[in-house]
Amino acid sequence: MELEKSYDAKKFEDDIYTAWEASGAFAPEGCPCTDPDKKPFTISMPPPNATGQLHLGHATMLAIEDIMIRYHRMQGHPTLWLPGTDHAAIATQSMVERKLQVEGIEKPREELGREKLLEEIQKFIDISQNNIKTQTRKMGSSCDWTREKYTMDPDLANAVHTMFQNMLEDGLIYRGYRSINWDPKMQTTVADDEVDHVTKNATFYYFQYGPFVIGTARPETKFGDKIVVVHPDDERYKEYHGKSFEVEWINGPIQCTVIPDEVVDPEFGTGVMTITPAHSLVDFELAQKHPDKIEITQIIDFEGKMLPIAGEFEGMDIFECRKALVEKMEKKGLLVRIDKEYEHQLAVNYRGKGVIEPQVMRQWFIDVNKKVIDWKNKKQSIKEVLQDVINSEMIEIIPDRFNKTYFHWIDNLRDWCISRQIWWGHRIPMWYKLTKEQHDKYIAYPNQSSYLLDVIKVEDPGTYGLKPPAENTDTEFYIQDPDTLDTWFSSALWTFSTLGWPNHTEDFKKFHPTTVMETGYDILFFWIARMILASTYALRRDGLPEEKCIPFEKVYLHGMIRDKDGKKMSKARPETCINPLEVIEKYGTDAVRLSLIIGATPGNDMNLYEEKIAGYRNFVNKIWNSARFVLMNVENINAPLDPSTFSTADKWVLSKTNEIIREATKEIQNHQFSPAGNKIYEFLWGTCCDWYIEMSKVTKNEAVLMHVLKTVLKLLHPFTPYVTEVLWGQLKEAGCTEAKTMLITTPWPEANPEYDFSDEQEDIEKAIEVIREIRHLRSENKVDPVKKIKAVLSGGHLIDIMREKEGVILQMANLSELEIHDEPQNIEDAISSVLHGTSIDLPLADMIDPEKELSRLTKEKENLDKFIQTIEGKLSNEGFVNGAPPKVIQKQRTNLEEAKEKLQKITSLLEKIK
RNA sequence: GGGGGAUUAGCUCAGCUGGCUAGAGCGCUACAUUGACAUUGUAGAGGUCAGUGGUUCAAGUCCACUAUCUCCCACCA
Repeated sequence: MELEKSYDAKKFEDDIYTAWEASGAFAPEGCPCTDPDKKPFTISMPPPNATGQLHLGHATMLAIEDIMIRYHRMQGHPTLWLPGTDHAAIATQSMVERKLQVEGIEKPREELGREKLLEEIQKFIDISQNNIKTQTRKMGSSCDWTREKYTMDPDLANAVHTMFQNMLEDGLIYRGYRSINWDPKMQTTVADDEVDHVTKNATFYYFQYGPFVIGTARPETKFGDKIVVVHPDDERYKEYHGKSFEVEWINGPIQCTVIPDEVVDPEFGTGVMTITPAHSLVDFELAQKHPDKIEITQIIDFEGKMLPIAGEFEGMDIFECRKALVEKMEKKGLLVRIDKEYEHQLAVNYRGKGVIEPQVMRQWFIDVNKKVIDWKNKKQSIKEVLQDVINSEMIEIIPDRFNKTYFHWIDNLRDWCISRQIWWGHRIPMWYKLTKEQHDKYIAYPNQSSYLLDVIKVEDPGTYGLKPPAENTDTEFYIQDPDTLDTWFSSALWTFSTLGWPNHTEDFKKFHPTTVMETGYDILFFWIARMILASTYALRRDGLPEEKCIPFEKVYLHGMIRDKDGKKMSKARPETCINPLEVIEKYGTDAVRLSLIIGATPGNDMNLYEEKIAGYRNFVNKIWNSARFVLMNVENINAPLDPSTFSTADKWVLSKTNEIIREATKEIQNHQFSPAGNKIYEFLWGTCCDWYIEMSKVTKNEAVLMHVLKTVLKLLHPFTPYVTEVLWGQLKEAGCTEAKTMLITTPWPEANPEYDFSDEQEDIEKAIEVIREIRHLRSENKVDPVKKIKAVLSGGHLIDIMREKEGVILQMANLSELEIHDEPQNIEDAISSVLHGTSIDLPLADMIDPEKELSRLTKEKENLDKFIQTIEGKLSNEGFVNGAPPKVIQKQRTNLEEAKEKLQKITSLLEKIK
């Protein structure tokens, strides 16, 4: 039975995946090599968007997590990797709205209404959700699909409602005001990260305001400005602090008050500002700081029109109003000057480019400062608990520099606004009582959003419930809050809601806290911190001990994948954009996985380009062919390892195999996947293929070949699951008893100390150097590579091993004859070199170019002289001899000895030539 | 403005807690070809480890400053 000459990934991958899944190996209870007494290893898969396309970020996440999962599964831990998808509220709704717009429905919300739009979204999700799941499988992800979850599943919705109710009862959730980004054009709120800042030239106006001159780019918001703010240390205005007096303003005199605050930059403009908290985030925050002094008055309505406070300007849009107002101020003599060269950042909605009008609206919040969590014997706030879990090392972040970022974020953490003015998502389970009049007005608006509650002046604080608290009557109507919860609210519960919470199910008890949370560093704040928040609060409330309340023990953050030039891959430049599915098709999943793992450092970005993937495809093929060689050359596939048959080379490779098992295990354990992969790569390609297999062509030990092959397949399996599983199947077909069970559930290899042969290891390594040196001398002297020549080795302690490996040396250095002498020989007309005390002479009388030999040897002598000088310098340095560890000193001594010996021989060679 | 990260061979990057005549892959040069593999093999060229100073017996590795490039957060009435 013979394998194809090269590995064709496409032929095998889908079948292998199906076989894995069907075998039940993905589930913790379905894996035969599991040891139930070992600590479970759990990863909650960060749920991709249900409407998403697999991109390189997902691919990286899946590759890293699958390595950890497969490794621990093979280690015998009960292993659970729980997959799922996220409803991604804003992204999904806007995606569907855009799609509908393309289909001719210009204002989907207004034209379709809530119910119909949600239906459309659901239809879309139904079709697209399978997409991402199929693609996740393509990456070879060994996750437990029987436990798959979706953030909109009924049981997860139940978790969301339970959480909301608990927090409401504990007074953590409250309804309050907040300055949000409002797009009057699209009638929607815009999240901070969906706001684009466009640099624009604007006109900057200076007005006389009592004794001050104030500057503004937005005069139309200034009608209600009664508060003047100056910097507390600004000498120019110190006399006015706290004063209140009347000034002439746009529509007549108003009463103004001066308050000092550090937010004012004395260098900017005139160092004086008046504030408009209703239409500026900064001003709003200032108002929050001085709630007794500053009132919030809306000037512009939700459609961008002036409200009655503007007097004669009422009903104008902002640009009309600005023009008219400036004219009026000029007439009144209050316009001081105009600066047309003012450059500022204009906030626009990145969808639709509508200019953002900050508005103050009622929203639902989570209080992060209220001390309600019973944590480590005292009541602590969310903020304090978030700090404690990292400070007390209950959760470890890898790499740890992100601790700093995390703390910085918490220090500036404000109450979390959890309501969103969109329809797709978990609807806020609060009900308000409306009068008939209010209700009539409310239902007249097609685009239902919470701002309407303010428009129709609903004062009812709302009551919690999944159903209306009472039946509607002729005069009383109940409506549910039209908004939905922030997607991160449900995602925050992901690690425990997917395990059955609020019920403490068997799975929950067994697999929570999860072991590792692996994700990109870009969502550290959005998600990681919020999971910690939700988990610690909810589970502590359930009465679990603190250490059981964290969502995960470790956070592993990977970097972003960038293109060859280190730029973000963007759809704008498709040539740099790598679609994981396309490259999987082209190079195979294993190659793609390796290219995402090797060369990546935790938390650091990595550049990816197709040549790199092609390189790993070559490696995968090398794996294939090394196995092919073994299968073609082994007759008794189950031959047991028999120490009495071990040659020095066998001992060397067994020793090296132990070494790679130890190193790979250590690196994976330390989450160093790149070095782990690299070392196995080097072991397979270098040690196994370049040397041991080559040596096996002279004399072979079948049992050792099989041992090495099986071990390396196991070590590679977490990295390249497909090709290794295919080959394992070939071993099985060839009758290998160990390969009876699939590789995915085969125990991880362990180093066997009986096969540690450090002396032999060193000997063979030196023999390798000798072969290299002969090859080097040949090629330096332009000896025809095909020509077999004679070599003489003499002197030194390597002689015995040389004799043993004579056949190998003859073959690998392409020699016709090898003479080996215990004592140094005097060979005339030869190209010569010295290695570890052994002289290497190639008698090539007719081919020698004495001048070239001379310059080569002279150069080598110079190098040696310099080297010896450095070491002698070190060794004669008292500080070094006293301070350095003995091992280091010993190494220098040996180096010196060898170098001196070599120098001596080279010198005599040189003299001979002269 | 605040905080990260990066700066090592032509390119992409390793080099963990200081002990290195500084490594890998790709690319380049020369050579080899039906025997596991051209998705290959062999040999080679190529680096004052961004700069300056400091700590140390010893610095690519630690510290300080400088320069350039990047990312995140906060953004100015």
